[in-house]
Amino acid sequence: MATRSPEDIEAFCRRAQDHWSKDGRRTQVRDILSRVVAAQAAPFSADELRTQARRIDRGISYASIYRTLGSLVEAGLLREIVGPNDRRCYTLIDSTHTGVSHIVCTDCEQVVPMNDDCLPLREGFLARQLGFTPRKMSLRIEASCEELRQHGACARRKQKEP
Amino acid sequence: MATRSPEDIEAFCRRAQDHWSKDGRRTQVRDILSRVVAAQAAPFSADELRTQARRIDRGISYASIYRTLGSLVEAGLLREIVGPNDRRCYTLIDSTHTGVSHIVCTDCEQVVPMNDDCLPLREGFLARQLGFTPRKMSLRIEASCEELRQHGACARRKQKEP
DNA sequence: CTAAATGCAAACAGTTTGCAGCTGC
DNA sequence: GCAGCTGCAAACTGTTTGCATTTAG
Repeated sequence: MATRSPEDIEAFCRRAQDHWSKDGRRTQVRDILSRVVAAQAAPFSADELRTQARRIDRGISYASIYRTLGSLVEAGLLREIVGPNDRRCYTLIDSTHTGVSHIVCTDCEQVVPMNDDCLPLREGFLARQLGFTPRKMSLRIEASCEELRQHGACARRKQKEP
Repeated sequence: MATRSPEDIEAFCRRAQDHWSKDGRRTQVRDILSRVVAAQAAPFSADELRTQARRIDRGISYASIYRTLGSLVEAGLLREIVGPNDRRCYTLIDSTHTGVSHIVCTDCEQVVPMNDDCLPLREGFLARQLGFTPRKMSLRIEASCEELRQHGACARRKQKEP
């Protein structure tokens, strides 16, 4: 699985910490969550974040997970999307990924972000013509895996963490 | 509020009944639900459907609502979308409306379908390039209402049913 | 010192399900 | 008659909340 570069992780972490320094407080829990979130190479669920964060601090609760995720979404650092089985997932909003589109594979339960920079422009324009000011945008493509269909297996299938 | 033409309602009803004649059974409950669904001028929630259906038959249950909605979605007669406050809504798939995009207004809690026929083509093509076969597609634009901002009121605000 | 953040457990909302009885064919 | 549908109530899942306690600044 692809990993994020140390620089990207570092940069994202700092953005999150900045956000909290301004708007609230920098705490241990938030620092841990920043680090874990910043390192995610793929879209992740609240549950996955909790599991990974608990490897660092066993006591981190769902309450903090959800409150933190909400805060990062509001701050524009994360995008909330609808993943496999209609479960919520989160993707980083980053220099390396700004797209609003993603593919949800029903075969391998994987979420694959897409880049399509002109989509928001085009659709945003249409929305404005209808008298709206667009705030968030998200294109979800539910799809099946061609690789799986042809070869009976798919390299993208997400592994369960040990 | 706009209403659907009797012909459109009739046509949609028949499609639903056809579906059930082939794949299952035509029942009283399903006929009522077909009629109510077919008449919806705007995207609707499971709850709204239930309320309206209960005006015809007081006994209709959530179980039937959800099972019926699921069946209609699977049959390609309805599209499931994420509406205001992340609640699920349903829109008809019809000769009068085939688009995959919709605006969710955070001010008036209204869902406005958009037509953008080339979006599925364009994005479907991109998805295929990545090795996926697209099955469903849905663009959600969360937006605020310009009319409300400027005039302090919005004609689109959904009225509570009596 | 004080306001903000946390963990816990309980509450919550929307949806799904198991089962006994009813209904269409 | 019998498979398939229905309503009911209970179960379920992911998320939110109230509150007593801890912690950052």
